[in-house]
Amino acid sequence: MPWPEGDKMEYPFSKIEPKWQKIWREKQIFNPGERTGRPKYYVLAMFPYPSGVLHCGHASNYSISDAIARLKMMEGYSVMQPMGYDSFGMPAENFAIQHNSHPRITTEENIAAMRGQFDSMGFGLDWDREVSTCRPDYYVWGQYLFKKLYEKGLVYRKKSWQNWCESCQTVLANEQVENGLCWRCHGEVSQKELEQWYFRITDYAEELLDFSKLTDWPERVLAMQKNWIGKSEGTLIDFPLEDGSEAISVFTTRPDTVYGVTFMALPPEHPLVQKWLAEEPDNHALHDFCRKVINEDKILRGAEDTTKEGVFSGRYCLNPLNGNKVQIWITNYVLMDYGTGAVMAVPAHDQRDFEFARKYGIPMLLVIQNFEQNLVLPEMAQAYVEPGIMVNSAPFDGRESEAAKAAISALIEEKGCGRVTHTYRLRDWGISRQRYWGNPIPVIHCPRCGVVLVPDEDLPVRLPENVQVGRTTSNPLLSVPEWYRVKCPQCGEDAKRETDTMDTFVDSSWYYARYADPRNDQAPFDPAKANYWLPVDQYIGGIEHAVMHLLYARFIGKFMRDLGWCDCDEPFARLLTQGMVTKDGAKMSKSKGNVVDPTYIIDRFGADTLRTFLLFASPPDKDSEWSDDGVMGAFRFLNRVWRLIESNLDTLKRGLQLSADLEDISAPLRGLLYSSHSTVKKWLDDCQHRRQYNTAIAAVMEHLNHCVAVKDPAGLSDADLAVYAEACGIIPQMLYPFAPHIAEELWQRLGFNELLHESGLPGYEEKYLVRDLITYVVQINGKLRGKLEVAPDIDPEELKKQAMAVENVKRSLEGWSVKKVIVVPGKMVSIVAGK
RNA sequence: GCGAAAGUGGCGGAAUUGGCAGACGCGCUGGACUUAGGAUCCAGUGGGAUUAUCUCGUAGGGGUUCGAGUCCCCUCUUUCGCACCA
Repeated sequence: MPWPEGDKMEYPFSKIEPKWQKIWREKQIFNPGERTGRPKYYVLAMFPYPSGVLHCGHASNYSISDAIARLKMMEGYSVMQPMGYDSFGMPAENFAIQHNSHPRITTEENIAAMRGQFDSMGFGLDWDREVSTCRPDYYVWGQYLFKKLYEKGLVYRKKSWQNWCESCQTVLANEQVENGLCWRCHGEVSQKELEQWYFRITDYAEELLDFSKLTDWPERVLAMQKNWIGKSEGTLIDFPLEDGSEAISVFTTRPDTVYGVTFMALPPEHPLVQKWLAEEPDNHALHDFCRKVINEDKILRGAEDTTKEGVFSGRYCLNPLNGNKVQIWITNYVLMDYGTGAVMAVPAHDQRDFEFARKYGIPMLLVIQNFEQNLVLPEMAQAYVEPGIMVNSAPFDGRESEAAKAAISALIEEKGCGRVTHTYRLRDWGISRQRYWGNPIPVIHCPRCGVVLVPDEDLPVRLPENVQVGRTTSNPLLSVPEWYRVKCPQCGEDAKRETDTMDTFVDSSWYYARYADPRNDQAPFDPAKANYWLPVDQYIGGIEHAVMHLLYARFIGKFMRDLGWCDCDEPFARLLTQGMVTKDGAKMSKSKGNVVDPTYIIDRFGADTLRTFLLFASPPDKDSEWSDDGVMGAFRFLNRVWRLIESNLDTLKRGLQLSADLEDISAPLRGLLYSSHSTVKKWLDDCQHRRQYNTAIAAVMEHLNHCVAVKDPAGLSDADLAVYAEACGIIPQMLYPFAPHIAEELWQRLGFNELLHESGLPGYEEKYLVRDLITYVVQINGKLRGKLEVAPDIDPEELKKQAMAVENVKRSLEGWSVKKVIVVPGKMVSIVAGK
């Protein structure tokens, strides 16, 4: 046990923390309505998966959001800070399997346990708005949203190649395949063509690239999203097959190299290749190669060091600009799901094509000569990818390649064999999951009518309860025929329910809006309420969600706007990506055995200590290192605050009734007056503008040190006591966002009747920031040589004179001649001297 | 490989607009009080030296400037993201 048992000298955190949590709850200070006559402020930290245990990451994350929420309350805002649970998903299913229970039961137990832990941290959460994604009153609207997306043409089914684990009978995401084996059962992973449901997020790609309203998002996140969407400008070109039956469409960013195309590269998955395979059952070379490549782990195949391989298809297509015959190769280095899934290969000017052509002896053609005019194909060790002068390109010879791009594209458009376009790296969002613990896709498959949406009056499609999780290797829903056997809502014939459930990212892509109206059973939310609360003014969460969740939520947000459900273009006006809490330099994890249990810290030192430590350890967006000694430091600090006020209560209460004229204040207390006002100024700047709570807390600590330095407060004059009482009184106010319980208790003991969030922000007056004397530093040639104290309004010439007269300066200047003297007002005198 | 961010005492971190580097906290050293310390209080705490002062010092090297942790160039290291994207 790292800490000894309690001590009589400690402040009674275990009494005051529950006391204030109860008072806040009873007074409903965290339950704002929509019409309060005050401006709204919506603070949201990403909702957690309900593991049942609060960990340091949660404690840190929600300490930040609560600090912001309470600050905004002090500022007079009507603040909403809701909480809920991202409770669907595989972890919940696995947790239930481990505990030999049902995910609904374990999830509800975990939620109850976590709620108690959140409350013991003293977070100002509006529990009236609690949502949990696995409850039917929430997921019904996810199904409704699915239907709306479907009706607007933004949902489709597509067959595509997926990582498939035979023994688990499920699709695996790319990151769930390790060295070609299933991460869970270590069985072989093959590629299987499966029908899956997709959301057409790419329809919104262009708008998602518009970051103009995200001015308060970290640059890093915007860069990652931009990178992820990956817009690329280029030209679409059709290469007709030799027999004229159809054409291969390619996307290229280098139309200037089109005369240099010597072969066409297709992946085995390409529809044309699949057609040829069917037509030529005896072409073993082709069949073997395609089977081999398709079954390769996608990640392995995509790795840069994978050798390029291919087979010649025996077929040709024609270059639409010069009619050249172009070999068609089936290769392993072209991606089916980027661009058109086909590449016009220009070996002289693309490194990948270059390597492939050299390996298989495919001809090359130089069409861009460098400006030195010294490129000779047989001598080239790599492709020439830079701009240059066009050659071997009929009408464009002699032109600069960059400039010719547009002209070539225009010619292609004129000939009707292509067009200028763009493509995205972003893929449509595959939302199908073959798992039980997720939101059922509200669809019925009818042999006659095809895909039929479940009618609104039959929503929600409820998850069946009588499912033995973990008993079957495949989707447990497939083992519940009484659930999936249904009549078609259209024709009444026997039909089958969709057994795929939705990706849990669907659930979390709109929850922020549900919080605005969480008990609505007629609609996802009332547009008026959504428009009142949205956008989220401050969103807080981990950087790991930079692309996935934050992109999905932006997409669904825009879709809900287009439906007229709300007016808001961007759901999250301001984003803070908080850092991780590490221990011994690594992320806390059970396997590393470096997990710290926050509930132990709360029991032993109180939530205020934990919160203060977490916020003081580092700026909110940086990782912070856990330190047992650091926790002790925070605890000591709060104890010092407690003692300062508690041991002088009567004196301070008397002092708070007094006021002081400046001229009656003694010199040491004038210093304290300055500390009060300059600290409040810095605290406000750190809290409101810089959002750097570690330095705000440091400023309070520094000010506390000044207060503690005043001995025998009871013996002070009335004027001095007034200053002293003010100096002590602002400490609870400045502590409130970070350590609200102790702040509230001391505030009450000082005789204030209102709660701290009603007290308003502490203020400062500029007139008390004016000092009688200010310190000037004297430098000679950039080196510190002396200091002097002078009146702030000193004449610069007089200042220079006095600076030269400083003993040490005078000595240092002996034998030197002064060349120049620079005065930086309020700061320093810089003397330039030479021999 | 490409892109981004970062590198400051024994440690976490400050230094906001180019102006006293190391605020604040931890740890450590010495002292006071004490039956005791894991409490509290006082003093000290970047390195070096010839210590009332001088000197070196913000990953390393160069530059701009009266003055650089901060701006510019090069190098190294770390972290993160992307990675055959046609």
